[in-house]
Amino acid sequence: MSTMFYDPAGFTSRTSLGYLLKMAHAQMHSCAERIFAQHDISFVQWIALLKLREGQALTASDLCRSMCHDNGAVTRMLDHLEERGYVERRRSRQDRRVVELRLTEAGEHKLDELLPQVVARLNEVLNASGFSEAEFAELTHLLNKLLTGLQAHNALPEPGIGDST
Amino acid sequence: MSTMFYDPAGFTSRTSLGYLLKMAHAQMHSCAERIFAQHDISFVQWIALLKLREGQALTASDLCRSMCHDNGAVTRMLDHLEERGYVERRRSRQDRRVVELRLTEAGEHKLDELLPQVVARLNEVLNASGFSEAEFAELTHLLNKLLTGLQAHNALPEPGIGDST
DNA sequence: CGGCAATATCTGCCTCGGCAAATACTGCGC
DNA sequence: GCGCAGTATTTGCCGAGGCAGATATTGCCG
Repeated sequence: MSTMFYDPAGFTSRTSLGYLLKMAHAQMHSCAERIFAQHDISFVQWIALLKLREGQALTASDLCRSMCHDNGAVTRMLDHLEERGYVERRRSRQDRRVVELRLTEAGEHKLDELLPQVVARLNEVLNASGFSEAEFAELTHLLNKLLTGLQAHNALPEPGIGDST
Repeated sequence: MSTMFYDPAGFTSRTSLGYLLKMAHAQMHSCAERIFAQHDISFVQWIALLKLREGQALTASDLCRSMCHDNGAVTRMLDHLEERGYVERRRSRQDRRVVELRLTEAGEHKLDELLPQVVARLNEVLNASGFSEAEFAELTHLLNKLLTGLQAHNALPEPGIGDST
């Protein structure tokens, strides 16, 4: 039923998914930040703009959820983006608790300005890493699969402790 | 020669490797931290102990490199681990700049105490995500491949800007 | 309407990582 | 030995995220 992917005896850091993800993320992040060093927003903030345009997030909490980001951090990020004039906040009329977010012209522009650079950088890295299209597709697929499983797993209140019912 | 993995036109956050890695890492991290919440060290610190025992890191700079971690952060992490009595620092006699790190008995014990829990949690998540052994092996392989490429890419001084020579 | 749980957002506090400067030491050339 | 470039480590500073509490608002129930 359940597969033993890892065994305590032969467990090494270099083969551990947690470690690999941490490293890959760190390297990818610093790789991406190189592009954004010359701009007034960060990679994460750019992703937020992208999410807004994609319509995946209309409010701050949407952004929190779809980006695995903290509430407070999102508030401050939006402050930043609003100062720069890339997004607008407007209290909803229907529900005055929520703040509707909207990408401004400048935000759209910033997004489009950076899009080709990000894409180029990603392609560059994948080529340099010697990926084939099939491998790339497979990696994307598997990461999505893992992500879905992780999200489900983390949604459980106290996994593997007192849930023997 | 170079493959176009991404195209500016059809680029979405949910298919972007940067985004996927960020999300997967965040979820994996919070998943792992659940185990460590009841202990006096964090997941990252545990990895450091593991690296020490594996012999992959004998000094602080070794740890920095092999964990993609900041110099200062490692110093403070070692302060923490030393306070807890899990590692010992000793100035090298050969080169008095370097600090030799050594896992203490307590450190070994802590490592062994947590190892099965970490392994179990990883297996749990992978099973819940519906991974086959082959898929798991493939994911590990592809992540390693990407990581190697990223490290090489990031080692370059100013990639893709002024290096037309 | 008034109480009350739930939700959205914001704020303050804390920790941690990234960065740069400072310190200590080595090895090399003079 | 002395100066100097290079390396290992430490420290201070800053920005960002996690977490808990505060505030504002809604919807529900009586």
